Amino acid sequence: MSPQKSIPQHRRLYEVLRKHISDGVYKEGDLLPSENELCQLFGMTRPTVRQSLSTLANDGYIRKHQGKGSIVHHLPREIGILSVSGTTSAVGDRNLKTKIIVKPVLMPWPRDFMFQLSELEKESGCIYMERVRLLEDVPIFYDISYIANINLPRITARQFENRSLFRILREHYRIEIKGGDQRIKAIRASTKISRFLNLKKDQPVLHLERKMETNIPGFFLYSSIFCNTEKYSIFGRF
Amino acid sequence: MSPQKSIPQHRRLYEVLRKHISDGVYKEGDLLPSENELCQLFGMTRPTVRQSLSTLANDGYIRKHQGKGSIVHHLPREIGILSVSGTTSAVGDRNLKTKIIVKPVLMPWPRDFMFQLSELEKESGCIYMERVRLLEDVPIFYDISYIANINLPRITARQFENRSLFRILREHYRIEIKGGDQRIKAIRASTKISRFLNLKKDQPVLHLERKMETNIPGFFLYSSIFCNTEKYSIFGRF
DNA sequence: ATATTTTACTTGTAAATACAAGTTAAATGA
DNA sequence: TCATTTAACTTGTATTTACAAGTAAAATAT
Repeated sequence: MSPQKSIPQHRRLYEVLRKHISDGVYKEGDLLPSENELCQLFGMTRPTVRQSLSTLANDGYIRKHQGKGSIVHHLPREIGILSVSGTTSAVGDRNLKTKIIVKPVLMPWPRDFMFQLSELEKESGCIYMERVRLLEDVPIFYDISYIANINLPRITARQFENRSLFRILREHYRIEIKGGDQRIKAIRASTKISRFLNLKKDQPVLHLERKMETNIPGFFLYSSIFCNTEKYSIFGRF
Repeated sequence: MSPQKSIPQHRRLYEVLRKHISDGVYKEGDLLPSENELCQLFGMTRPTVRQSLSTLANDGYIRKHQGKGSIVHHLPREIGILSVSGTTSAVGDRNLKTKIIVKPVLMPWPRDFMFQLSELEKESGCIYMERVRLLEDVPIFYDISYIANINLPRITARQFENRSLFRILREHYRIEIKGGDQRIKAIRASTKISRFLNLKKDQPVLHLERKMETNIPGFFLYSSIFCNTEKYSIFGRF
């Protein structure tokens, strides 16, 4: 078995263009090279190039216009797999910190869990952790994660301080997030939540419940996220 | 010019499958016919069929699995272009009502509008309307819409009571929503909002600010939506 | 009986080709 | 000069062909 799975061509081009947009090589409003130009530049055929562009359009990086070309769309800043938009324009990566509240521990699932669990998940128990994410030293997210304890040796021992949970899962376990469902509510901050998010009690807080699907069938990630949306909003595309 | 624009084949198949899933012909967890079977059934080639399935997967109706097939994903109920999930399973279309608070009127844009406007939009003014949407006679959404007044003759005179705003735009003006951006916040209900949503003042309310893109370049729809998420959640896919 | 291999499916990737339809700017006409 | 037409782009749709890779069940060997 090859150590590095071969990457499809359309994926390769996707990553290149994605990076160029992120890095500002192509700025908002810019026209990307035409499909035929990309074919020449990268030695691919048009269907392959079109697949890359289609994925980019889907992910919101570009908008395609028949007869015109592919135009770079504005790019939101992302925290984890959430995007935020705030009043201050400088939401750079530098200003983002993660604080571990509860280190990953193995425990049984909570009774009345927010999503329905399979029998296999129930039996296995879950890895539980709590984190707070700060933007410019202001706590924005209080994130409670639940991961089914299926084939994840030594995960509780790993360091989560500076790495993204998803990067660890990808790099060490080859687990990729493919999509998911979420429920969004506005609630009052409980005493616990208000403490972590540095808010007064009963202030309105955004509550997200997420079930994330992975490339492994039957293996899901769950999180319950509380957001302080006083200064920043959750940003999304549809 | 033809009165009915010709519909691409991949779109036709998309609509058929989408309807079958919505109608329960294919239920959650079911395997869709294989790509080759669909080719035969609908007289298309595989790339065409694949484009339909790809769009369905993107919209969250199915999940594709290499070697297995396309599996029907569970389907949230939709209100307008938002999805809700509640404690009661029966969120049928019958239980959904729309109440007009302010009939469409032409007026200038509010100062400090939530999104940045182009010069053309500013000059044209906007069509303003307010609606409340009720689910099982409980007010769930208080929706304030802004539409740039560009080439929309007689729109203020039309009936919005029982029709979707988007259906009117599609059928009478050939305007389709292609996507958009949104910001989500949790706020306290103001007096006005609490009245329309039948809540106590200062209760937490979900606030969505949306900018919707259409098939017409430079023409956007805006809405500011306040949601009572006590009983129902906003449901989304990513 | 059990474990392994094979086989027949499924979707994924990729090429080469053709024409349709929308956009823009240059060429042409009055 | 100005309006119109044309031409040269762009992306959209669709066919055909070929093989790779993942899945599951049937066939085979132990």
